[in-house]
Amino acid sequence: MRSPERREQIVETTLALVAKYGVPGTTLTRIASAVGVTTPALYAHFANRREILLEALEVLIRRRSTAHHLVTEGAPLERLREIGHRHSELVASDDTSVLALFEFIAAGPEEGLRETLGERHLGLLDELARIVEEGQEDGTIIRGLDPQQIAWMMVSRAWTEDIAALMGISHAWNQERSNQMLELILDSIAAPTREETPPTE
Amino acid sequence: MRSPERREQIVETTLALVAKYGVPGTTLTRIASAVGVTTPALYAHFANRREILLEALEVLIRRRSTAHHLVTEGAPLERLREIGHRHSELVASDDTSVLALFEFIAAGPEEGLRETLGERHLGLLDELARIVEEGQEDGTIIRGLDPQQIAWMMVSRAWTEDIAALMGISHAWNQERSNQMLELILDSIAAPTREETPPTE
Amino acid sequence: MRSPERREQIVETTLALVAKYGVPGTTLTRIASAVGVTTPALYAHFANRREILLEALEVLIRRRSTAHHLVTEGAPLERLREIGHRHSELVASDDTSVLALFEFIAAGPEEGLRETLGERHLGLLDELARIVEEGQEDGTIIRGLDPQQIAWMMVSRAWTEDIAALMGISHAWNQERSNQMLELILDSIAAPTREETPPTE
Amino acid sequence: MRSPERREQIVETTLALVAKYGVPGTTLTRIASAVGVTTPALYAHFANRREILLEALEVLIRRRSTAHHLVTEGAPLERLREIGHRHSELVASDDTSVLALFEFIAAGPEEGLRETLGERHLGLLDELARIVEEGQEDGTIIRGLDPQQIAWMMVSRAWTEDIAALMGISHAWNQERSNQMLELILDSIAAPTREETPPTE
DNA sequence: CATGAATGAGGGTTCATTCAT
DNA sequence: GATGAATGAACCCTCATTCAT
Repeated sequence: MRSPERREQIVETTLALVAKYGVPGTTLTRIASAVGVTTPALYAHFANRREILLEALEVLIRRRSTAHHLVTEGAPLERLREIGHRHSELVASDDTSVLALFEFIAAGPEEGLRETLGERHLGLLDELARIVEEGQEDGTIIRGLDPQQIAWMMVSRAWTEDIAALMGISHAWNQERSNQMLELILDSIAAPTREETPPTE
Repeated sequence: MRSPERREQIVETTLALVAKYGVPGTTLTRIASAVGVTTPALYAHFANRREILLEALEVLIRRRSTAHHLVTEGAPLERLREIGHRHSELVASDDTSVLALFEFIAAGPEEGLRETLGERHLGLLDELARIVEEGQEDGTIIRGLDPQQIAWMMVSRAWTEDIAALMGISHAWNQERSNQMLELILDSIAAPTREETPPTE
Repeated sequence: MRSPERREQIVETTLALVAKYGVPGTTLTRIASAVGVTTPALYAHFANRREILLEALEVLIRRRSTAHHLVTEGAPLERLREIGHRHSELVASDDTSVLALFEFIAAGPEEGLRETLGERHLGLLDELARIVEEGQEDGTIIRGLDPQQIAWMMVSRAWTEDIAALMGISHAWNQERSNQMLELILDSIAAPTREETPPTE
Repeated sequence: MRSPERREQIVETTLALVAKYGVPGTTLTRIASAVGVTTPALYAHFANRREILLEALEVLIRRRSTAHHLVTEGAPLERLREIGHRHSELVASDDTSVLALFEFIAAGPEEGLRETLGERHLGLLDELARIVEEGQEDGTIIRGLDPQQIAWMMVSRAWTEDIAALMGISHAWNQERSNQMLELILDSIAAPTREETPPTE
């Protein structure tokens, strides 16, 4: 197998294993045997275990970022809502890869992945903040609000969803609750429209 | 050293190590050497590593629960605000033990601690929900709202604070931002008072 | 509890454990917890683990020796037969203590019990040989035979029974087969009687 | 070193150690250091300690079975005698591997090797019984006897020889005694020939 | 007579990694 | 690009034993 394909295969396999066993449980032995090669073979494509995990993390971040950019239709407020909904659906579905992103925190400080994860998350926040700014520019979102603040609250909701799933208490923090939180956030930033607040003559 | 003290010492040491190295990095060797005994000595007080971690987790939960109950003054709304503030201060301080609670998710699914953590968290949620209910009973919090929903959002904010600290991006999600989110939540549930909504002439 | 009773209790417990787990599996922890005391308490009655096992072995040998002496009725040949039968019945029964004697070989050379076991077994052989000699003196057993040889064959049969039981193949070497071997041995040593070999006149 | 050779070397070393230290005393550390590798290296060739021991046991059984099949000359009765003699010589020699087979009972019930040993022993018994049957077919062994019974008695004699050696009392159960037992068994099954039993006029 | 606390030695096993092939 | 063989470090855990109390 060609190098690029093999690399991708290794990363994909790693993601699946991370979602299933967590980062500490994603050993080279497991990766290798799932890929169908021997352990040392992995070293032909990556310098060490950490590099594999980092690349997997990168892919995950890129994927979530793409998810943000894929939502292009509608007003900024609508797009934020859509992004929120899609996340909820992913978590609810069997696609564990969403949770995998969160598992990387689970690596523990020793793996040295948290810092990278932090940086990347800031990037994701920026993307959300950018949408908020668009809304402020076209007047659909209240000006004067801090876009970063909004972005953080969106992320906060998403994380809660993830964590609840990881802890196995999704029954208590279900999609409906998550939705309500989303609406609270969006309501608090939506600029008043003519229809909603008729001029008090 | 007598057993009860030793047990406590082991647990306390474990908590410190979990905060520093994460759960996977909290090995028996590290615990023992930090306590100042040999590894097998730990087995005189706990059946195995898992039991030590579980007890540490229990202590952590109990501690946070106590933090809830310690806030007894003021109206329910005020107490929720106070609980929120205290959490922020803890995270901001060097007392890493708050984060330790979160590290237990980091153990990975294989350690079998997540389920326990989930159950205990539901308990913490109930405590917060109870305060909300009190507010609803005395009319300071809007009736008709789901107390669990409010509790979850409070927890959501706290988790975000934790995660940001774990990822080393507390500079971006600082105490001020956290506060703003808290106020958003509390504002949304506060029952309108005479002063706030002057009678429309 | 008084020392002598405690000693006996420890030894009895040890025998039961040896029968169940084998000598290597009979740890001090197991003995102590079965007796209902702590491990160091055993050292108040025995110098070390080896001493406990040795005493247990001694008891076992004494018990088998007693079994030989209990059979006092009938001609020597009959007594040998009876001894053989009783052994078969013991093995067939659930009284695992017979097998325990054999487990001591299982201790491995490192436990240093085999030599003791060997010596004691020579004693048991002598007892059987003595019965043979009696028979030779009163003319019911062929003179000129080596009593030790007969004793060994008796023991050989008994051991085979034990080993088959230990290996879990008693279904193949059952009581009937064991009996047939016993009869072969006894037949070969029985002195011809008048009735059996009538004069060919 | 290549895997097949290494495997064989490990097994051979294990056999020597089992003969010397017994099964419980045959630790991975000992095996590894005797082989000249580190402990984890053994795991490249066997799944775990038990697999090593099982393979060693298998080799031992195969070897004894081969010993049976190597004796092909002479009448069945003669072959049984020869097999018996060879066993005696092996035990008398310094080739401790014969005893190793017996050490596997010594593993104690916990190692889970006894059952395997039992099964394999039944196979060995069948081989001996087969020879007896041949003798019955060509008329040199009394018909009507149960071949399995004879096989068991042959094995019984061999085991006794082994055990005596293990216990260090070979001086009491020496080759001569063992021989006498063998002759007793063979005599009891030999079919009468013309020469031996002259026709009664 | 017994305990509670601790130890040193060693058990089997897994891990990430290296290197010659 | 991949393998097979091996390593060193570390893992959790159990053992028999000691000693102050």
